[in-house]
Amino acid sequence: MTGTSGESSAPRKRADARRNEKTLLEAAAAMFVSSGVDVPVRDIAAKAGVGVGTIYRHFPTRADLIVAVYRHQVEACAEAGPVLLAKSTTPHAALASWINLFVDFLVTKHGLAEALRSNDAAFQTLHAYFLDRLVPVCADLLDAAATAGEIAPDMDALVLMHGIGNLCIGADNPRYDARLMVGLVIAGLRLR
Amino acid sequence: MTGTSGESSAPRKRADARRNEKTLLEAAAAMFVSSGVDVPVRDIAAKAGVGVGTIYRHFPTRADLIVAVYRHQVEACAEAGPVLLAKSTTPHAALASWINLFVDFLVTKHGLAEALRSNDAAFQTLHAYFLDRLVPVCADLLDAAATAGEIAPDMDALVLMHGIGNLCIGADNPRYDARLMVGLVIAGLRLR
DNA sequence: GAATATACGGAACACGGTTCCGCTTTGCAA
DNA sequence: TTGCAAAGCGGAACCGTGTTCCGTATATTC
Repeated sequence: MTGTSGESSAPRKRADARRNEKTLLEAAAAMFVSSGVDVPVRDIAAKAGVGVGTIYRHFPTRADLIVAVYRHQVEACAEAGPVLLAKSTTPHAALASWINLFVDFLVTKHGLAEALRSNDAAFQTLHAYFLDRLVPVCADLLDAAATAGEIAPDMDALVLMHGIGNLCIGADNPRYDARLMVGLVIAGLRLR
Repeated sequence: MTGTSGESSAPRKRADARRNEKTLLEAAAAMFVSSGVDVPVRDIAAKAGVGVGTIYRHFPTRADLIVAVYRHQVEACAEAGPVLLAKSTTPHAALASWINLFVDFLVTKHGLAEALRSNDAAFQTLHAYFLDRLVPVCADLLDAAATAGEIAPDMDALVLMHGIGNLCIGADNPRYDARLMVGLVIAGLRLR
């Protein structure tokens, strides 16, 4: 979308720039795991051995960096939608599996769900990317389940994804259980 | 709990201090409505016509101020639990009504749900107060519904409240619908 | 009316994101 | 190979926010 790592028509970046971008992605990924996605930018820069300015040149906002780090996993999740639909016994089962896939992804990334929800302008990109990529997939699953008469026909995919994301906030608190709550939502979706 | 406005055994504060506390609460309430609970402390101080130091003397953390402003409404919500249980046709209906009461409270306070969820140490007080006051009420409602065989007997009130709170985050986004999601949870709770 | 405890105001500090600009490195061309 | 413009880099500086601190002002007491 933003073409941060575009290799099609861009005038090709300088070698050191490409090297830095890679180093930065690796450092960010490592820091996200060890300290959550809200780790200070300065720390990522230090870990990568570059100045903060370099981060901002490659990734105009913190959200762009997060998107770049998790792009592969989001893609994988999006692509799993149709596959699950084909393989599952019922559309509702496929929907449930897919949502669980998404939840698994979210809860293992400390702070990602929070960041996703932040109304901070800087996270707009993050929000938009997740929604653009995943809402259509979810909508297809919902459609299939509705057509099969398993759920009500008027559930909005955006609302559902938004809510699921919300439920994953604070998932690292041992007294909370995001998966249980998501399970209730999935159950609540089903017509009785 | 903290006794911010305790009038029992404290040596009685100076008149100007009492006046300022009141002014501050009014200013904060007004600012929370117009700009959300995350309005800058300086703005509240300006609105009240006092220095920021004065805020911090009366309310050691931002969370204490929020608690003080909303204490009445939280109390009312807590007290509504037993009443609803007595008046409703079934415990599950009472639970549903009570949860909706809580959701109504939350979604009309811009940013309160977010603040509630912040893992920021300063909001610990806020989190603790809401949980201490409301989780027991919720637990009683869950118990009653479980006893009546309407829901599974192992639902944890803390998890449920936490999840409901999460679902209310971002409720002012017109494309989202917190009440709908909460409705799914309530439906999912019910045994079929 | 003076003494003293209490409270006040707001400058100063901590911290995190973001911007800016002088300096360095790269890549191309002569 | 060397020169030089463009691309990229580092990190100091800036901004907005929460929070602390302390010299000054005010209430209360005697």
